[in-house]
Amino acid sequence: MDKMQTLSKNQQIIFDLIDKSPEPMKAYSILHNVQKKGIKAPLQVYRALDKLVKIGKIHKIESRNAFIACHNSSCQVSKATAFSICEICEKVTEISSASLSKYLTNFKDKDGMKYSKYNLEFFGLCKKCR
Amino acid sequence: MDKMQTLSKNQQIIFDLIDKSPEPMKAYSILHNVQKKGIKAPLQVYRALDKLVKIGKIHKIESRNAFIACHNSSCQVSKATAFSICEICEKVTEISSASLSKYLTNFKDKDGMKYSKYNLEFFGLCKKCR
DNA sequence: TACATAGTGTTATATTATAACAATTTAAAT
DNA sequence: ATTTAAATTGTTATAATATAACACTATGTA
Repeated sequence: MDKMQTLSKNQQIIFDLIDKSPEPMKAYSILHNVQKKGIKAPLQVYRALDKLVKIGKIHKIESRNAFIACHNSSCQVSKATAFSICEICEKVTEISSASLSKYLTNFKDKDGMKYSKYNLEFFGLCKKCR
Repeated sequence: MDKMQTLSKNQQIIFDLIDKSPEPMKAYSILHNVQKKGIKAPLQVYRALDKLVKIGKIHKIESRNAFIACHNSSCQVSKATAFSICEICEKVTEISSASLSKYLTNFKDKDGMKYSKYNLEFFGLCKKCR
């Protein structure tokens, strides 16, 4: 069930970069960092990002247009994500709370609509910035 | 406490447009629609949008780069927002669930961090599209 | 009145993201 | 092994989203 996904060359280069980064990376910053490895065009970056997001290896922080590696072994696929974002230093942390994900996965709105995916972004001040 | 905010001319024009729209509006679509009213430049739109978001009259749907009017009388300020988004027709609805907002407002992560704001986007299929 | 704050108008530019096309690689199925 | 489909790549051009910088005007309030 833990179907290991083999990454293509560009995907691997870009994943490695994001994975090593202590903070979310933006697409054009990624581009600058991989130009020495032969990835020259924005589209090459965006295509790899799309795929990596699709298979859950990275997540997009929508409010920041930036990408971080998934460190939550339980999300093979990126369908239930939660992050905390510090409004001063911009540090982003993926939240893995079983109770939170359970609550949101089971959430039904008043029409009884259930959702297949969600993305939650919390904002506040991190320990260091408080 | 319900301090009525007076909108400036541009803010009012742009709010009225978004408020009448049945769907979230994008910045440049707003721009096209208000050019006849004398708003000619993107920056004029973005400045009004920023302010309207800040005072909670509209919300930004981050995953769509689009804006909708707030129809939730309890959010004077845009600090706790939740939306459902149909992945087919792109219909967006603001969720106002007391239990959801209570749960999220009180949520503490494992470091005990509390958050001052959050934004939640649910994805799925709406009634019509199912 | 004077002062600070918020808003406006404008030009230019930065940032983020996709379209369209041709070629190549990979995986799988015969 | 050969064919075929799907995924990936490389490339140029361009679309879509958003902000910087500057000068000026309106508004609220002390």
